[in-house]
Amino acid sequence: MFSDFTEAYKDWSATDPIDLFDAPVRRMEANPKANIQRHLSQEARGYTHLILWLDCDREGENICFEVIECTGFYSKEGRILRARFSSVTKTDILKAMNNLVEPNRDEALAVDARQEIDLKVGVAFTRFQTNFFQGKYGNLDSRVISYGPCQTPTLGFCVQRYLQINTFKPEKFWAVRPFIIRNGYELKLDWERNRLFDRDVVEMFHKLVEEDRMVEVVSVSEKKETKNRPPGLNTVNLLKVASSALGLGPQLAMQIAERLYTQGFISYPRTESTAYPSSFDFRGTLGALKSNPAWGSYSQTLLASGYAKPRLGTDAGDHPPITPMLSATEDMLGNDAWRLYQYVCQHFLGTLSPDCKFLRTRIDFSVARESFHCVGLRTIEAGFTSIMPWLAVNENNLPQFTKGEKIEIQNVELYEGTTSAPDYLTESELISLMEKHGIGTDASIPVHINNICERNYVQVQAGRKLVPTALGISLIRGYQCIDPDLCLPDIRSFIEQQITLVAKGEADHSHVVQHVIQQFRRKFSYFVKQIDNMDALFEAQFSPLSESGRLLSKCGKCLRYMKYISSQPARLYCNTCEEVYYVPQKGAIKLYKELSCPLDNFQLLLFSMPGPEGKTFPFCPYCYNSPPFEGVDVLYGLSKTSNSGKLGKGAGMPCSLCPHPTCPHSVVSQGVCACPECSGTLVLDPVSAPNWRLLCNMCNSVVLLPKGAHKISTTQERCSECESMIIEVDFNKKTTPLSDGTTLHVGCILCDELLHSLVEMKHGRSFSRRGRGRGRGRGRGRGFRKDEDPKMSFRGF
DNA sequence: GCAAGGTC
Repeated sequence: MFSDFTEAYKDWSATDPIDLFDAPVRRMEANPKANIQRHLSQEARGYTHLILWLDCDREGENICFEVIECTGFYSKEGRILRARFSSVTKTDILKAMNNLVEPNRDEALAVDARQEIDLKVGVAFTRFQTNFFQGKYGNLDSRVISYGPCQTPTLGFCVQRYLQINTFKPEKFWAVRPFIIRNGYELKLDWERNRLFDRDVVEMFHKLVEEDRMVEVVSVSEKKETKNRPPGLNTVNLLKVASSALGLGPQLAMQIAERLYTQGFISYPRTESTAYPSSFDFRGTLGALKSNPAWGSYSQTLLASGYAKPRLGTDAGDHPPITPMLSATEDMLGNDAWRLYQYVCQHFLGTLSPDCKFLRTRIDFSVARESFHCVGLRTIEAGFTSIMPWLAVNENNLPQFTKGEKIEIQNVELYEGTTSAPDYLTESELISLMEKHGIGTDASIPVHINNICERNYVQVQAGRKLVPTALGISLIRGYQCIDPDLCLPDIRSFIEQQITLVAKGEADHSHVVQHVIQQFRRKFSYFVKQIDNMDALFEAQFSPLSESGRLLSKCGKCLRYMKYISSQPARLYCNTCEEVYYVPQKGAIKLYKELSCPLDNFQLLLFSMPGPEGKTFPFCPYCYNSPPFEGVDVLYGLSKTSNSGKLGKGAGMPCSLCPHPTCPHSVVSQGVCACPECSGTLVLDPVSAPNWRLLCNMCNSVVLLPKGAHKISTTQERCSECESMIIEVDFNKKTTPLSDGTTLHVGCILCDELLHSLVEMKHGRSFSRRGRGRGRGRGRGRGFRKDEDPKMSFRGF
C-alpha cells in the first residue's frame, strides 16, 4: 500500500501547491495486479486467529494493520496477535510464538503520520520549485527540481563541504625538524609544538636547536596497545566499505548485496544491528566456509582452536548482522559480487578473530629546552588483521635508545608548509553523516544519494567524491538565505521527534499531523514569498529561456521560429508567445520535411530514440502537449505500416483523412473505444476539429461527438435497440449545457433516440450483456463511410 | 513529473 493524493490533486497545472497541505490523502494498493488484498482476505477465511510475523520496527507495525485491514479480521480480545522476533532461527521463532503480544497501533499511526507529512511537504515544494525555475531558465539540467526532507539535507552536506573548500584561505606554517642518524638510518624527530604560524618565532627556535646541536634522550616508553576486532557488519558499514574500498556506489552495492542474498550466499543485507543474536550459529557459518579455497583454512583454524567471542555491538532489534551463508568462489559470482561477498566473509571471520595487539614505542628528546619525539609501532599479534590485512598496524621499527644518552643532530630543517582545504565529501563520509543525523535508513540511504545524483545536484568524481553542480549549489544557497531550516538535517529529526510522540502514545495522530503540516505550510508560503532571493542566485548561474537553445521549427500561432532547448527536459520555446512545448525525452529531434500539422499549423518534428535500433516517429509539438481529446491518448504513429508497432500506451495508426498525402499525423487511442461495427479501434480524426469525430481504423465507420465532449470511453453495455456498443461521453464542466454541470451522459452512437443521463441508464433502462452480436438488429450496417454525409449525431447536445 | 519507506 502507498499514500497518494486523489486524482483532483495530481494535475500539476490545475493545483496550487499550497492546497496540497490540506488535500486528502488516500491509501492505494501498490500493485493492484498482484491482488494481495484479495489474496489475504481469501486466505483468512474460516480462521479464528491471526498472528502477524512482520519486521519488528514501526514500518513493520504499520504493515501489521494493513494486513489486519485486508483480512477483514475484527479485533476481539486475543484474536489478533503479533510475534516479535529479530532472526529466523528455531529458538527465536519458538520464543516469539510463546510470547505473542498485541500489535501496537500507536507505532503504526506514527508511520501513517510520517507518510502524510513527507508526501505533502515533498510534493508541494517540488512542484512549486519545478514550475518556477523550469519555466524560467533554459539550461537547468534536471527535469524535476525536487525537494525532500531527506534528499535536501543530504545535498546540504555535499554543498556545505563545497562551500568550506571554496571559502578556504590557505595559510603558511613552519616547523623545526631535526634529523639524527642511528644504525645508519636517518630519523626525523617530530616537534612537540607541531607547527606554528609565525615565521619569526619558528626561526628563533630553529636557530636555538641548530646552535645546541645535541639531543638528549629524555625518556623511552613502551606500551602494549590493542586494536579491536570489528563487531558484526550492518548495512551502512557495508556501504561505506563498498564505496571507499571497492569503488562501488551504494545503489549498486545494495543491488549486488540483494542478489547475493536471494541466491543464498549472504544473510539479509538490510540491517542496522551489529550485535549477533545470542542464538547465532557461529560454528555452522564457519563450517559453511571451511572448504572455501580463499579462507577455508582460516575458518578451520577458528573452528579447531576456538573462535573469539564477538564484540557486543548494538542490537537494533531488526535483523542479525550481514554474514555469509554459503561458500562461493569468484567464478560463481562475477567480479563485483565476488569482491562484496569476499568482504562479507572477511568481516565475519574478523569478528570471530582475536584483537590485534601491538607495541607502541615512544622516544622523547630534548634540545635547547625544546621537546621532540618519535614513535615506533610493532605488531605482537596480528589477530583479525591477518584476515583483514588493510587494517593491519603500520609497522615502524625504531632503533634502540637509552635514557640520558646524547646524540648529535645531523641537520635541522626549517620546514615550510601551507594549510590546505579539505577535499570534497566522499560517499563514505556522506553515509556516515546521514547515519549520524538520522537521515534515511539502511534501505533508503542509497536511494537518497542516487536521487541527488540523478537530479543533477551532485556528480560522483574519481575516488567516489561528491562534487555539487551549479544547480545543487544554487538550491542550497537559496535555502540558506530564505530559510536555512529547509536544508538542515534538523528538519528530519523534527519530523521524527514529532511522530515518536505518536508512536509512544503521548500525542494524538491527527493533532501531530495537523501541527506539523501547519508549520510546513507557513514555511512554504514564506518560501514562495521569498523565492526572488533564490532566483537571484539562479539568474547569476543559468540563462533565461529566451537566450537558450537553437531555432528549430515554426510556431503554429505566431508562425515564427521556436527554439529547441536540448538540456533536460528537452522542449521548444516560442519567444513571441512565451510558451513552452515539451517534446519526447532522451532522443534526437529534427524538423520533419517542413510539413505542418493540419490541426494547429505547428511544424512537425521527427523524434529518434538513441541507438542504431532506435525507433523514429513524427509528431506535432502542440498536439503532443495538448491532446485534442481526453480519454483518447494522442501518441503518434511509428510509420504508415506500423499498426503493430508499440509505442507508449498504444499502437500507431496513419491518419486516414489528412489532406497531406504524406502526412504522418496519426492518433492512437488507448484502446478503450472499440468500434461498434467491427473489431477495430476508434481513432480520433485530427482534421475534424473542432467538430470532433471518431473513425474506425478498420471499417471507417464514423462517430460524431457532441460539442463540449471532453472525454470518451466505451462501456461494456450494448444498446438494447441495435446491439452496438455504448460510448460514454464526459463533459467539461465549463461547456456542459446541463444544470448540475457534472452529469455523465450516455448515448448509443448508432440509434438517434438514445440519450439519457447516467442515472436513467443505470435505473431506467436495461442493456443486454450479450457479447458482440453480429448481424442482429438494426446495428449492422448502420455505420457511415467517410465519404457519406454523417448526419447522425447526438441530438439535443 | 513530485517524498520516503518498504520490498525479491
